[in-house]
Amino acid sequence: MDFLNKLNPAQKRAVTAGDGPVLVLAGPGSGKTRVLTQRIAYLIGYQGVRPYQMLAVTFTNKAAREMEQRVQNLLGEEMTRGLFLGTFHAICARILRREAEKLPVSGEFVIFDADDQQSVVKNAIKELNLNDKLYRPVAIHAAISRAKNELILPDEFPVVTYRDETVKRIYKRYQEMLQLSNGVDFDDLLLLTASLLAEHADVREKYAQRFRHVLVDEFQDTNMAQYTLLKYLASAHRNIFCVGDEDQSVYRWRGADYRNVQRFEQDFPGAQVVLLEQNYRSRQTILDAAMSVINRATHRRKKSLFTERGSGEKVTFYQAADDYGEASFVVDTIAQLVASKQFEPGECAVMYRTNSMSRLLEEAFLQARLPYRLVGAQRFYGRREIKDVIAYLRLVQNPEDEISLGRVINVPPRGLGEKTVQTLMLTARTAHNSAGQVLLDLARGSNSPFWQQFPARAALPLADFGAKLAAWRGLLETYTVPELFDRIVADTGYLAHLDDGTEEGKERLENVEELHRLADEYRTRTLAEFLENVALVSDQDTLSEGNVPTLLTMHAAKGLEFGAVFIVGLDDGILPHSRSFDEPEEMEEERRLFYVGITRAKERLFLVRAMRRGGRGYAEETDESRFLADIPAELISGKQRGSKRRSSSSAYETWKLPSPGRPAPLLEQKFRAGMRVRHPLWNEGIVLDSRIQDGDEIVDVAFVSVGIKRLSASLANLTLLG
DNA sequence: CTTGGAAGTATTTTT
DNA sequence: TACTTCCAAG
Repeated sequence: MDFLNKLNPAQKRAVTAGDGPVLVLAGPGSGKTRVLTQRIAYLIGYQGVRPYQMLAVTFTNKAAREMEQRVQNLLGEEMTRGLFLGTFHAICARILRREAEKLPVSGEFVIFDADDQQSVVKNAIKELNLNDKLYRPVAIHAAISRAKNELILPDEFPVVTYRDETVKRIYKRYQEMLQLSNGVDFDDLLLLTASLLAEHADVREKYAQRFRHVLVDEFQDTNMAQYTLLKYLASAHRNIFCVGDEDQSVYRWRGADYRNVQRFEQDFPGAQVVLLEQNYRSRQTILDAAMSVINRATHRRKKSLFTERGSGEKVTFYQAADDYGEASFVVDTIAQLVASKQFEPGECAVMYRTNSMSRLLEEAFLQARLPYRLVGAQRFYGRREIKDVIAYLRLVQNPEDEISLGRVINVPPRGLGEKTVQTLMLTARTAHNSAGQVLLDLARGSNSPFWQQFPARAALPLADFGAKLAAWRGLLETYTVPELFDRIVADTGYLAHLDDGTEEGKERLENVEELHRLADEYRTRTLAEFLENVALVSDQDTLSEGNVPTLLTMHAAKGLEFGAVFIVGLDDGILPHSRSFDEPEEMEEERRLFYVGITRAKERLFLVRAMRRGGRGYAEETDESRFLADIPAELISGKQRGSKRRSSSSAYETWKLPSPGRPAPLLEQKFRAGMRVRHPLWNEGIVLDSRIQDGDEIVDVAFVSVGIKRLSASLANLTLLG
């Protein structure tokens, strides 16, 4: 175990810190994961701490997996068995299932994701006879979620206006409905665990005693609930080791509060603070650009990042005529970087502010016939067909789940419309029972006391569906997850329902197949385990490897690094997003997000924007992101900056030239077919074709050394021969 | 009850 | 533009 030798002094101080609270402020690329994993290894290997006496929390499953892997690499699987390592949500779910008898729900509770939460809010609004135009489900959900993250229960919901009063009522009803469905939402996982530890001294003591060491990753992203939780868990031993970076706090909208970093030193007096400032990732130029952006932020402890990796190349700024040009610039440049062997495809990443921006990029990649990997976006688990099948499985596991019931009761259509569902719910309420139980009882046909409540036309399919559900539940003990999966799909004719002959239908079928493969992995485990995994694992985590460029949001990019990074959409209103304009705190967060994006780059950074961008149907003129002005000109190369093409394009022209048509040439063509040229890397070649495209000249050249290449004149540095 | 088309509306980031 | 919701006809 000689791993300690490879650390720099600051890292070593953090890893080998004695007992007591420790706060590690880790700049980007400073080896934060390394410190965290080696700390675990150090405690086990040198301090004799048992793995099961340690709790390590992360925010994403990916981070958790990576950490687990790296600890195992250091110590071997044997030595790490029993380590409590996972995301906040997963760990809370584990604790809650174990302590279920102290909760308002049973140990079989299902976990409601954001979509489910939305449905519950909708139903609650409907049940309370409120106008959903006035009380938008999204907004109400956000308010409830915010309250929960701040540990505010319905009864304590602060009321100032009449609207607050109504939101409070919805929140209350929402919570009742969750309980009725034996469900727990994402926020409840944290909230319920925190209140469990607050209210039951014995439980708190049990866990606080058990975890002699608590380690936290991405500490700046904790919200009130998570922070409180940590305080409870560390209350006995006070051995809490937090790693974070205020400058990379980008989850404010989810309740994260970077001020927890500052609070930590107050709440844990005498905490050791270690600053990690040496960067092992980026070239100095990139770091300088990053610092010029982040140094404008207020409320932060100033750090000076440095690297020993040399200055590297300047940052490239490119201003495309429109968003199509932006996308093709990215694709062309990546093709060139790869062709010139500067980077592997997999070392390149394209980052954007919003998922919707991936579309044009995808099209450009597709058109160029280049493979790519898209992270996030249309979430696998968010797809209709996936949610349907999972709803069936959830219903089998927990018939009380009214959200899932409502989802699949008429999918595929079996003649059970809105009216029938209403009656079913009402019948259930009057009988002080859940809709699921009523449905199961209806399987007895006319023997059921509920039978007369429904007209024959509805009662029959209800009884049929109830019988099916009862049958599936009967199989729960003997069938494996994939077997049950098959049975449900067969009994409902779900596949035939999806297969409508269209391309889309085929895709949906494939998705169901994919889900089946996942279910297959749970052959030896329970349905409950499968469902929990499905609820808590997002597809941000499903990494399909392959040496291809990655497309992802800057949020999703946090914690990752790439040789060459393209940040697109550097327009005002997109990178600071227009929704943040009037909130200084949110503007700061936009700035931090940009900082996160920049600091992902190891070697090359490309900042890209479009002067016109397709808004609603027609293109709109854009302004340069205000953050760009913060980067000193001497760090930037490529295009002239700040020169917005004010003149020409009148509204009329913009209208006449919808984006797909290539924009008018801005420069003169320098190369023609037949010319002989020299390239710094590939030497001599002959121009085959050249054209102006998106404010640059695109040249196809046949080189003696490497064959035909497509180049952009502004980047390739071609010289004319003869 | 279902289906299809029209009209209206909303656009961040995710465990 | 893309998605949802509303409405009328089958």
